[in-house]
Amino acid sequence: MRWSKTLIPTMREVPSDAEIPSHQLMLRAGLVRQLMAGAYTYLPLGWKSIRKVEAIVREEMNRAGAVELFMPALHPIDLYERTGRKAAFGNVLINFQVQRGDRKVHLALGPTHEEVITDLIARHLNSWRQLPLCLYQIQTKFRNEERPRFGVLRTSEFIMKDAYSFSASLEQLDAVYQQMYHAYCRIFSRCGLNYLAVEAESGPIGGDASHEFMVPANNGEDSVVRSTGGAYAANLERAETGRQPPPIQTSPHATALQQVATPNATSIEQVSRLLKCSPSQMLKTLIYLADSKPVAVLLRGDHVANEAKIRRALGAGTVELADEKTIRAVTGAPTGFAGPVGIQCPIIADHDVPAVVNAVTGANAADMHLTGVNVGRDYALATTSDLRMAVAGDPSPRGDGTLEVVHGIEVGHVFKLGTKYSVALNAEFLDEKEQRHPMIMGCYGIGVNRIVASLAETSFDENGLIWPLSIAPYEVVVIPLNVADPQVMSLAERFYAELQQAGVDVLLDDRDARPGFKFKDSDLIGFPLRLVIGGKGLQEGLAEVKWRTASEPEKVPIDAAVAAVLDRLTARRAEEARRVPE
RNA sequence: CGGGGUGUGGCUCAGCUUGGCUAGAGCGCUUGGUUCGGGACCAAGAGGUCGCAGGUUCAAAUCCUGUCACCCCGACCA
Repeated sequence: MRWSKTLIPTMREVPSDAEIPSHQLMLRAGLVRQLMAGAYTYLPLGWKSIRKVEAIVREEMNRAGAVELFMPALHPIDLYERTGRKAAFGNVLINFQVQRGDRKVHLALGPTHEEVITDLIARHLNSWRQLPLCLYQIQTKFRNEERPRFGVLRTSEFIMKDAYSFSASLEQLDAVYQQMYHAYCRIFSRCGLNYLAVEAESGPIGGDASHEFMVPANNGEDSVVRSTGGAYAANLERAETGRQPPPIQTSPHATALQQVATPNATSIEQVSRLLKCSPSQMLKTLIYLADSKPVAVLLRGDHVANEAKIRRALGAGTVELADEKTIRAVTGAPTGFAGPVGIQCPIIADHDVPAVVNAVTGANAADMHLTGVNVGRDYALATTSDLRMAVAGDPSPRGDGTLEVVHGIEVGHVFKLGTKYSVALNAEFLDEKEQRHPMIMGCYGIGVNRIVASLAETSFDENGLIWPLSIAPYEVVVIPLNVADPQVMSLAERFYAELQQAGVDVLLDDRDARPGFKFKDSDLIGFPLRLVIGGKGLQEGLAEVKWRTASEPEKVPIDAAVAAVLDRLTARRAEEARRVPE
């Protein structure tokens, strides 16, 4: 492509609407333009990158045995009513009615395609002999984001690769899941992303049933923990801590139990300020309803409850914070003054609770707290559990060092769905014994444009973007320093043609602009390799080859220039390929 | 949906508090010339109903009311 024949609107100044690096750089480099909040146009350069990512995704999905198809973005609303997801999605589901003759048709723009594909499979597949099957598509999804943000990272319309597997057994599901997991690792590696596969909430099937692929980035919306040894990574909701149950015994330093007045001080923060103690010296007492029965959950004052852990520890189906009435019934006080001493319901406690000596807690009386509260003497615990969100510094559950918390951008998610949709939409098969079963499903998503955005978010320097060869908008830019010089230009044209013939994705900067201007643009966009022709070099019979990240160009003889470029590309491609797991 | 902020040529912004004359600057764009290895210089130009609507006033970018859009923080995110 010739620069003069395409559209690459670069900007020197930073648009005032863009705050995070990927947004600023993608705008400045001419990759995207905003149409409205949450909807972006991919300009020719941005689209080229997207297409390259798509090609990698297709190769790897096909390699893993998935088959591509293409489903509509327009869905009939009743599919979502049948699975209960019209209500579950709520406002996120973009839906509307259109007039067709004398009737109205209620449609939705697909936020994902579980319903559509399950309905399809329900109609066309019914024998165990046809399973397992894994289908995928690359398609635009629509979700009405309450608050679109972070440029192209969180939009109401986005490109997603979504795959769905249908299996006759859990073993079959496990096998497909592993194949997809592995394909994802290859995809993200090939795209040059630094990523983390983290354990995520497992949902209906339980166990090791869900992983998110996260790109660590300061502006990532999700928090994930990872162990310093690298053996453990999980999202924050899921993350276990490697803490051991402490001994439960009254400290020899226990002081007298005292009741103190704390009028209107109901929060940890208010009480700690009033009594001049740190939150970690306090015990937080949360009253939950576990399957409708009240339970007091004790945490150290500075910790945050993890409801999934609480639910699991109690073996409960549902867990929710109790209402005011329940709280009065078990504590005898309004919300904000609950404590373990004398409370009228069962108590469970986090591992860190017994270690708080002379704790400050609610007194189970209005406007009153207790100080000098100690386990064993003032309240009893049989055991402790892991009930809170992990924090930095917790021991790794794998025993390899401690946990750290990092932000991440979710670029992929693999998930064992189970039979939720196959049951709701009658996707059943007949086994060898003529028994009818719902198919066991898995779903596997990749945010295609998030791959490009997270690369931009994490790979740049003060001059602009830095791409891997694999998904750079162009691999090579050829820059003639002076387009008015026939000798320079004819050489540039020759290189351009020869590189194209060699299969290189090359852009010829044929603009009549000053060299510095072209160099700045080239660095901003971040073409991996630059070939410069003209000036003093040309008089000496030399051209210049420079990697985007190199500080100085290499001079090569004119006649060897194309070969030099090809050699470097070959070497770099091999280097990138080496980072991809087999 | 709660809180905060911003809307002035394509981009970045000044002007608004304290109403007043023809609405400015830099960058970009057009034309001509000089230049030509890291976002050149000179000259001449084009381009703005100051987000929109209403109101106050002799007079509104500026004050008031409403409205729309965008950005940020939070809530939400199969």
